[in-house]
Amino acid sequence: MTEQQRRPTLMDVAHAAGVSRALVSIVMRGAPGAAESTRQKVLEAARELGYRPDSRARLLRSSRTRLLGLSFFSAHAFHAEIVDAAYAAATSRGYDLALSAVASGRPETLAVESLLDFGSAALILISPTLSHQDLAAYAGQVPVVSLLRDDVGDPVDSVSSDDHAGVRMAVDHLTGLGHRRIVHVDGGIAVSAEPRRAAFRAEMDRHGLAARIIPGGPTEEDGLRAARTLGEDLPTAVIAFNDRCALGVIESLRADGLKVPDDVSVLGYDDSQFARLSYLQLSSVSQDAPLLAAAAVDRAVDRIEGAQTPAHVVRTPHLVVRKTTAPPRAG
Amino acid sequence: MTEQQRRPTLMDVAHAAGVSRALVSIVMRGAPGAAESTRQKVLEAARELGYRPDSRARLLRSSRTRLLGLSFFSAHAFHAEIVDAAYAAATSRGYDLALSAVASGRPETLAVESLLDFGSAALILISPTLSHQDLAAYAGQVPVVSLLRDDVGDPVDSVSSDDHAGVRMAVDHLTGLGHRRIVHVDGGIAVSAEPRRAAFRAEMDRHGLAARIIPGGPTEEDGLRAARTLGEDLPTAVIAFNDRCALGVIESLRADGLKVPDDVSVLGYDDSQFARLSYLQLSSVSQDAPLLAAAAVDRAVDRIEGAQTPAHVVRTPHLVVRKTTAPPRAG
DNA sequence: TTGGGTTTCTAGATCGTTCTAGTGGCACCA
DNA sequence: TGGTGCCACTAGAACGATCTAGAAACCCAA
Repeated sequence: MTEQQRRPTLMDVAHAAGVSRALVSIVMRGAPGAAESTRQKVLEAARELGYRPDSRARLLRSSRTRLLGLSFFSAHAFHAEIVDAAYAAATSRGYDLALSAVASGRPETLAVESLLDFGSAALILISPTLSHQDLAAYAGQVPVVSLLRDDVGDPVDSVSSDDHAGVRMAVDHLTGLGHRRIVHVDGGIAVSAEPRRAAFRAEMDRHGLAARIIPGGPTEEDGLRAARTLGEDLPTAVIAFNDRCALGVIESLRADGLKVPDDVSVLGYDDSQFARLSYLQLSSVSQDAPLLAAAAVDRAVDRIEGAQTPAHVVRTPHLVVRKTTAPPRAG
Repeated sequence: MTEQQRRPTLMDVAHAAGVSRALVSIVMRGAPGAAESTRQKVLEAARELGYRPDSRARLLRSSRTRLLGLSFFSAHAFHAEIVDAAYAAATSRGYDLALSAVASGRPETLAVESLLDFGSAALILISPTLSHQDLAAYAGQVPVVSLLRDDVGDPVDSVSSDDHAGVRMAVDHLTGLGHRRIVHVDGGIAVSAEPRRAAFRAEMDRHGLAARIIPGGPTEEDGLRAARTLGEDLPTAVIAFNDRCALGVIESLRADGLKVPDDVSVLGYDDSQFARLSYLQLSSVSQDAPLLAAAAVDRAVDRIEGAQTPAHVVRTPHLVVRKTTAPPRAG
């Protein structure tokens, strides 16, 4: 089969229905100005021919594109959850989503350029690693919304979660349970690792406790490696940079014959899908990624549709206590 | 800031460089037919104005789009690895990639339509769940390549892995170690669950062993639930539908105080990123997803550039033995 | 019947490119 | 001198839609 037939155009539909191109255009985009009877006739003809409007031509003419560009990291499973939520939010506001992944041989600039090439009316970047300068340059062309990173300079919007509040909740939760020797396995150079590190220091200080921080990273291996360096001086609780890192920590402890949470409590960050897995039941700070995604989409659409000044939305995270945190072993 | 300045066009560059639009076009796409001196002059002017070709207009005019549409499941972490590889393959053949995810409220048809709207010259669908009829309909419009599913009807290409061979390797590996009581936790209604189930039955038969199959699924929870039903009659080895399912099985066994691989060997499928995690070290059947992705891209490009008849590429998987399979406990 | 208002429909310009069919200039050679 | 071929360049028509301005059809009151 596979007849490489030329795909039908407005012209063809118009001809088949015996009306002008303009009228078909009116009908196809549901604009007012067509009699109900002809509207039906046109739709019928379109369906018959298998007509599908050419979005390139459509976009070219009417520069309002109703298209949001979203960049994400293919290696970051957590980002997939956000993509999911963003789709829902975008369609509910009548926009389509163009996706572009930051992958191994594909730097973020390339991903963003590609989104621009598709004619995105605005960009939503998840945890962007770009410089303020780069971000500003893009913001000069279209509205840019940074998701999960707030340190992005003036001209770009941001929708993020209050890292300090999140870490405070984590520390309060653990100290509330009676922990005093708490370690933070940090995120290394990952986005938002620095604010969480600082918040941990401040919060431990506030409680009059020593803030011990171990270099980590965003992956299981990072958590694993970090936990191995704990050595003799075992804490009673660990706050990991994120859930994957927490999992690495847990596995390392397990390998040493330690029980979580009996011997050591472990707290994650992100409340990602797998934190909820029944065998893990990881306590975690939830940033409510789906809500953040929706907020980012809203912000982007608002900017497209007129809002002038960039805004910086910060949401307060909340704690989800599951089975990996408990009071420290008595004694 | 955010000056919503009109973005410069060919016209502007032409005017600035004192040449015609057509010549600028020639220079911008690196076509022959421009003197080196003017070429430099034009490039200079373009750079100065911050000119960026409008891909919509460009695509509209030259219907060769150099764009591949790729659909994937946002919930399937494994698909992200394929996306990654597909990017590399696509760029190496000079094509760009349009991504579209199948997400919670977003059925596969919607994802595919959206790719078509972007003007994809061909579609690559990862583990498509569409009917033969739907697939054929799309294949009538553009070349369609199914990745990781081969039962897709005549008019669409497929690039997949030989499931029977994979399962044979798995069974041979385990029987070779001395296992005789082997269970398959299947994939339920997931794509390619059926062929693997059938292959397991056939291969166990060939070895003169009883093929015990337990209903499972593609997620950790499925594996967990399935493993719980093993009850008293414990096998010495389990072949899981995929790696995530295998992880669920392992965790369930662990929870019962059993050791992997000492008490029970567990084999995964996919050799996904996390199978390689140092604390897991999951033995797994590798489909070489990156290679498959590259093959799919190649196939799609070949079809776009002239190949007429659809092909069905089948690659042979290979076994990656790590630490979750071992000889059965003596006795 | 006329006239004004509304609704329905159409012709033609337009978006920013690429492509086709030239034009003009220069060098070479008979 | 003039023909031929080549190179650099250009004018203008596409591509397939939307948009603007205005024509045609219709309705109803005067």
